[in-house]
Amino acid sequence: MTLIKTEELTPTTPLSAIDTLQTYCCLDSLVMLEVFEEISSLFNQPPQIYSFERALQAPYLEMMQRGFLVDELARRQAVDSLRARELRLQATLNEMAQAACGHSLNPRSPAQLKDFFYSSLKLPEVWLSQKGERKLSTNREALEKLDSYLYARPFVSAVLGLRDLAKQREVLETEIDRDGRIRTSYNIAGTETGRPSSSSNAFGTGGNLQNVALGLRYVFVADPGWKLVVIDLEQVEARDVGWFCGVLFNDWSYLDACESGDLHTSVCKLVWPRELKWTGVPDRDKWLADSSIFYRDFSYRFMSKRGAHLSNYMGTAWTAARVMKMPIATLEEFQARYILGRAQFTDKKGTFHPAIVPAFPCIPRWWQWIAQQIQTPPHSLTTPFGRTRHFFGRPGDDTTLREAIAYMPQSTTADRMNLGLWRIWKHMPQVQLLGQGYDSVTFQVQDDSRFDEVVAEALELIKVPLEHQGRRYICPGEAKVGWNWGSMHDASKPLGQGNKFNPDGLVKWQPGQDRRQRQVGIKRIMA
DNA sequence: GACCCCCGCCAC
DNA sequence: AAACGTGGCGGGGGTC
Repeated sequence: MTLIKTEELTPTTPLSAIDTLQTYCCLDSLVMLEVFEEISSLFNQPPQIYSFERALQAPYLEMMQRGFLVDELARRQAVDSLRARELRLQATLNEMAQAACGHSLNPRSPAQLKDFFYSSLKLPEVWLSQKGERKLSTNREALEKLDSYLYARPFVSAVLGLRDLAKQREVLETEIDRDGRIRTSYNIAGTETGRPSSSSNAFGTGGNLQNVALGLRYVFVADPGWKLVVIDLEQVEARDVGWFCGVLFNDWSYLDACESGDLHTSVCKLVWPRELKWTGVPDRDKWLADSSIFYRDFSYRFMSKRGAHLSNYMGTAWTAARVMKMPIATLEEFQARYILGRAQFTDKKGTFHPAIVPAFPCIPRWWQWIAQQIQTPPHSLTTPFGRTRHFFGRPGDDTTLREAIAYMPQSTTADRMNLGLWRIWKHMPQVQLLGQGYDSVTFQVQDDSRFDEVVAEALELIKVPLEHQGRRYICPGEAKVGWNWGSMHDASKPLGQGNKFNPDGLVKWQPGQDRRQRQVGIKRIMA
């Protein structure tokens, strides 16, 4: 963002490369200084949120410098296995494609795929609307539609499989530094909401550590003598929505539901008070919600979990139905019971449908409040942490409203987690921070007799109490511990054989309960 | 060959 | 009519 071009300043002799870079650096810095001084003059002191972001530079720089140790052998084995599977599957696909259209097929080229499926195989085109535009697509959703044509099925399955394998391999092939550590670059002030973002670093190594697939995380490990801790905030965005409804309308029903044991079971009870035989025994009711079928093989609890999240953010029944692969009518029924309600009516067949009273009408009411905020000056929202965002989109547009609705809980979560992260950095020098995952933080602690004590202290530090008219709200954290970053039990997509169980992986922390020893020798990791 | 956009896909 | 938000990355395929 230089206002003056270097050429204009160039003296009679041209600048050397390094001088050019330094000149650019100076100019850019000075422009920023000018902007800073201008903005500073508007305030007596900088907004608190600005000072907070500056304070975050220390812990984030520390994480960026430290890096996260990678189990090089595990990584290479996974890459080799993936590559071998890719080669075999690609050979099969090529053979089939040769027979069908006379040439091989690149599963990562949408152009080739369109030509293949819609011209060579002459299948009906699948148009999907994405971001307001209808597009001829070859993404997973489109290919799954083509899967109903028998002769397309082997191609669909090979293409999806190859894309999946390639994606996993790419992540594992991300360049790490010579000391065997991956260093991501965090951008503290890079997003609209206050979330940090992560990307490859200034030296071109590392990558986004915040979107590593769960099944690949086991390659990231604790240093020798250390053990990993991941603390995440339990259902934080749902709780925040409940908090907003309480503060704005004195309606605490949703926060109460979040705080009364298992959120999704509580929601089930309120949405279907009579349909299931509730016992009042928490474990029994959770089991009931989980094992009773609402639609096909989807339980009532699953509906509460997936459907509720989408619905909270003003997702339509249409979208929820598409994502969850269910009929629209099923989601309409859910949303009516959950938040929207419905007047009585008689359908075409003459069947009478009684009125539905929604369980949480405060949520659409909260949307209304948001709409009003962004439609009237100053067209902004401010979170409980004092982060203000102006909405420059057309105030009446649904997209603007949806951004605004998502902003409140997302931003609140970001600041809550960052405050916890900062406190851990400030007050616990015995902790080494390794990563931030929006609603979670990962760090390592010496693997000795004081381990549990340290975890307990960190769990306390991430608690940020909010208060309103006598109501106190804290989002609790949950800790998982282990020596590698994968999950111990659910390694989900196992990479070939031998990875179905991950003994060094993360398990729920219970003080004094984890009697495991580290299985993978650290010599192997460092080799 | 550098650059850019599109596409598909991973996370929360 | 359009249809939940916030991000980053790599490959394909085009342009300059």
